[in-house]
Amino acid sequence: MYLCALCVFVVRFSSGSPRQPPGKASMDDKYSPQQIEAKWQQRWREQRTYSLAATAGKPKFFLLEMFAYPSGDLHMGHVRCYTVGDVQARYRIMKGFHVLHPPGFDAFGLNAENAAIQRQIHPGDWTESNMKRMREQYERMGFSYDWDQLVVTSHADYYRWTQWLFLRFYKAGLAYKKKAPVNWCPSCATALANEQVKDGLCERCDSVVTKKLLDQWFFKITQYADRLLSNHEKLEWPEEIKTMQRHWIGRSTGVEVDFTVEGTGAKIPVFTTRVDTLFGVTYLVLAPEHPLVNELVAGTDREADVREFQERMARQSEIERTATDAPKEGVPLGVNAINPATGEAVPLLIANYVLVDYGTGAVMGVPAHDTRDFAFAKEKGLPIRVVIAPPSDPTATDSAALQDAYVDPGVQVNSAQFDGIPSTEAKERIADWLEERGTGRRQVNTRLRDWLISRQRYWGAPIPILYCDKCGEVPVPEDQLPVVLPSDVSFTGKGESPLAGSPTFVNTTCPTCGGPARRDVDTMDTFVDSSWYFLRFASPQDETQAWDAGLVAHWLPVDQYVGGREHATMHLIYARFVTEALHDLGLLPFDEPFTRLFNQGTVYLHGKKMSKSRGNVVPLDAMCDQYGADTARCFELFIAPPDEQAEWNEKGVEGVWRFLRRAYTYVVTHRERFQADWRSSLAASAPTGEDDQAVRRKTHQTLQRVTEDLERFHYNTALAGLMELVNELYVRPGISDTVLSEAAELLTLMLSPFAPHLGEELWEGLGKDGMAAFQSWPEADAAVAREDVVEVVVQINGKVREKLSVPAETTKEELERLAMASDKVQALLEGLQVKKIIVVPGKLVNLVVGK
RNA sequence: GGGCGAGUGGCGGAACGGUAGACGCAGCGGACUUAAAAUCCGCCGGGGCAACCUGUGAGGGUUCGAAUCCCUCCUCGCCUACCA
Repeated sequence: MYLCALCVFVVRFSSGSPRQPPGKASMDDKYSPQQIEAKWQQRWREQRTYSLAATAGKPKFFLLEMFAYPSGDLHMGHVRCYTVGDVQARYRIMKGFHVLHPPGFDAFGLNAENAAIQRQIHPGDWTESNMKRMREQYERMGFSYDWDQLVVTSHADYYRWTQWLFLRFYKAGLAYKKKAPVNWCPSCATALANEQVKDGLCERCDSVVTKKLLDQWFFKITQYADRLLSNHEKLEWPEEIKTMQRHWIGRSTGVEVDFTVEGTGAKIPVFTTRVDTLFGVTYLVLAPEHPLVNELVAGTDREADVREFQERMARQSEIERTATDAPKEGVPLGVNAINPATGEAVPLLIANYVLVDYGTGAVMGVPAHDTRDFAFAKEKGLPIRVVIAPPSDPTATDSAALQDAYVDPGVQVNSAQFDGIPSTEAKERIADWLEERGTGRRQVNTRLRDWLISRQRYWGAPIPILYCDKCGEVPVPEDQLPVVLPSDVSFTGKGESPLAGSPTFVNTTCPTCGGPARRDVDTMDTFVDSSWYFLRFASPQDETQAWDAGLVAHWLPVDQYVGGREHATMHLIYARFVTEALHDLGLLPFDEPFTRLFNQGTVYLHGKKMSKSRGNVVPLDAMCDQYGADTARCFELFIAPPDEQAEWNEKGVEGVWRFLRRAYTYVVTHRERFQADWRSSLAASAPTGEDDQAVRRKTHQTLQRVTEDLERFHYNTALAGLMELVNELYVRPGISDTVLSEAAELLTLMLSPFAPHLGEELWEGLGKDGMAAFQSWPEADAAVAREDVVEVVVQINGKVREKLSVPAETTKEELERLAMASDKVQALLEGLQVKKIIVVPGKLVNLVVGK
């Protein structure tokens, strides 16, 4: 399908006879983007046009797009983010800012390692060649990057500072180690990332993936939960993203209640947000991995059953076990727990639905007032006790009558001294009572867990920790960084962490005692690399420090960040946490990295997300070959608002292509009429001809509209406006040279951020000096843009019945008079009474009528 | 199961509570051409000869006025997974 369009176009393109107008060898009347774009790209490269220094001496503007994973060949779905960002960067330059718009690569990660395993090449080589390829493609698209500002996370001069950051967190107590389960493929004998587990099976060998407990490093992000929430206030971000983060952090307030084990008196703290239901607890459930479980069943006749259940759970993947539709399973421990409120003994069980790492890993079972507990109790034949009656029947206590759990607020029943109290109030009273007696305390819990950063992989930043028999866990001294990735590693996809197979890496000396030591063989999650890369752009080549404090203070925070919504709860939370923590460590003067955020939408083709693995892509090179980068850029921006998903329709490309060609042809064929001094001519005498006035009005209206649209990222309507202006120029052949000159110059400047090659070509064609890209963004003349005659509609009860053509400044009173004076209106009002008249000057008159 | 978005002509979309369908694609008509392509100009939601009627996923509501705001439901997309 796509290839057909290609063939048609190639045929069409080559069939035209290339003609050169005599004496004008520098500029062809025929729009040939390939030629124009190659010319300007070469010039930009040679002259280092977009170097950071080019706009120095002006107020700063840091525009950053979420950096790319170096996957190789790009398609149009990849570059939407960069196109959106580039237009904004170019607009900001023209608005008079010193713009930092740097390229970067998030170059560590699993794909490189997989490629290494499949093709037996080094992940670094694979990554480097992809980055080279992508740089060529970014240049082909005409992106205004300063490549001297490039940051690559896999280079030792970058990851050295990732390791430094780890050490700072370690020393501050923000990095700690504990045992945690990883996905483990017993056949490959390797740890797997969640995305390598498909339906509970290893994606490579289809073995059943199990859990294995390993020593892992964590960052204490939970310590920043409240800050992550409260700082939202100062971020100019889409509310949608803030909301998603709020839910992800999942702050909930409740009470931790101390249950005890019958007989031994051992404490089992239980977190609940519904302490008002405490009197209705009929059983208690622990996570299968709860530390108390083994102890409780050791030597009892329940031990075998419980062990069997635990092992079965361990074999299940997290997805499987926590799928909502998975059957609720559980086994009794044969031990009771004492409810501190009632003194009553209730059975203890373990069940699949209780998570060891949320709350306390123990949940009280209140079947009468929790849907999930209700289902579980029915299934297991556990008792149900009503403790909250609906307000409509405040003494109802019959549990047999319950069809389902009653989860709404109501009135306490069966709750001793709290009977008769509204449940919302009882929540507080019971919490107070527990706190007084020392058997419970108010508590805040978050859904957010600490960030597990250890990865059992090769292609990442090694964790700068070593283990000495004498000194134990020792951080690598900062002056010994980087801990460099070894090259003597084979990529088999089997065995523990790949680094463990490199003796030269593993074996080292302890910096404290000089004795033998072993390095940590894990690398850091790539999200650590991307949680501080924006800071590196302030001083990307600094070899002495992670960043230059003065330059970071100057450039950051990022003024405008551009990227996809899919990062709402991962990257955008991690980067905020790291920035907040660095601020608290005294290393940054600000505590939020991204002041403004814009989320571009995903590109779809044939109803599916454009992606290489699905095979539905429009390759960037093919687009540039056929239509040129300017058409590719403009079409990508024209098909939909940039923040919404966009369906790529190959036919529509033609329309954008025609528009750019019409703009080119118009300016080029009229360039002899161009007057460089049109401004003074206009100042001397304002044109009076109808075409002149119409074109001037349209030009300034377009400028107003395009400016506004650029400010709010409405690029699709900005381009529609430019199309209208070009259309207007074609149907107004009678304009004067002065008006034509103004229109041609302003059109060229307005086109420039969207179609930068065309912009420069026309700018040069008009005989102007310098680059279009560095001209000041023009100011619209509101007086010229104003319409002097407007159409005002007359509505009767909201229905349009008449249209009036009136001067724009016509007053309310006059509009009302004109509306009533219309014969048509009068006829329609026959026998009716006007009860109310609403007048919106310049827009409408609405007559509210009745009998 | 939860969260976040989105539903407008044949299609992509436009419309910061005020003439629904800008702009573009496709389609139709015309000019140019021996002819076709390209180009340029015009028409283009549905019904009706017309006046007019009707129309923004469905149903209610608020308002002088709703695609837009509120409630209920349906469909699709993305993110997430039993959070006590």
